[in-house]
Amino acid sequence: MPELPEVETTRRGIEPHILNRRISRVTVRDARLRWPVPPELPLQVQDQRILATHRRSKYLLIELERGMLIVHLGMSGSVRVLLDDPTPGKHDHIDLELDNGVRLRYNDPRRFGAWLYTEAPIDEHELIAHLGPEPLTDAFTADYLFKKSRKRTTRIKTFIMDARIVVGVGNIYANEALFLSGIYPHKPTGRVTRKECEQLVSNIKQVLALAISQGGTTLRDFVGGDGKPGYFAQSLNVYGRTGLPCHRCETLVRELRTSNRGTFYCPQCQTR
DNA sequence: AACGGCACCTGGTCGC
DNA sequence: TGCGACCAGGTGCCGT
Repeated sequence: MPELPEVETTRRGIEPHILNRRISRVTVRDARLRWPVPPELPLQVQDQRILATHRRSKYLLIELERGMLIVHLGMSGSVRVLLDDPTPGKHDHIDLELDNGVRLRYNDPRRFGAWLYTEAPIDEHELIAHLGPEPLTDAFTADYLFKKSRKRTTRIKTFIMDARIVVGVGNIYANEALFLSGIYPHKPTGRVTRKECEQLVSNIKQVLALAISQGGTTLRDFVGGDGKPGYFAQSLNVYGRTGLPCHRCETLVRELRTSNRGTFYCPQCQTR
């Protein structure tokens, strides 16, 4: 569910409720996430004040006085702000209780997410250190993408979803950015022109920014920190629209497989 | 090194 | 209604 816009939506949703609060207790009901939640994590973060929230790639970072909580939502995770304490559901694996009575509740049916804590500089953390630039910053330019793409043979869709190249472009937004750019998703990366890189970079930025402004994409069950769904789904041009008419030319949207993931494109609009 | 494919896990949907 | 097959927003790791 969560790509960059969904993580950013979550961060913005929870921040006002948790900033400058002290963590009074952490409850881990099920530690079996992608990596086991470290058994020492609850006591390490307990009594620490929350100084800020950040997002790097699809990681939600909660800055504490002495270290950083690293939260990843995986494919099916969500974090919600609760003002009371309803009975935890089946997949409510972690609660962060704050000194103002607010509670952050982490739900993740598939358990592909992660909760980790580090006191080392965050940029040196193994999960963060090798990441490419943020797509919404000036570090991500057409020039950068063009240079990186030379002599690469992989498909362009795979390339822009590679977090070492640029972070935060997941399956939905990769499909959408390629549509907007008129590029065939299986085009070999090395044959993408400079002009096409300009289009691609511009459209990746646009589609992510628009999705953030709409509160992310809710396909099944995504909700932001405030429990509200995202509205970007209605802006989707190709993702999940196999057999439906292209919004631009009416040609029926087709589906490919790209290493076992759905790839959606318009055969008329994406011929480059 | 770069590439493609698979696995991790649960739940929803679809066809029979 | 029940059952099995298949699919899903991410990403680390494996073999080639």
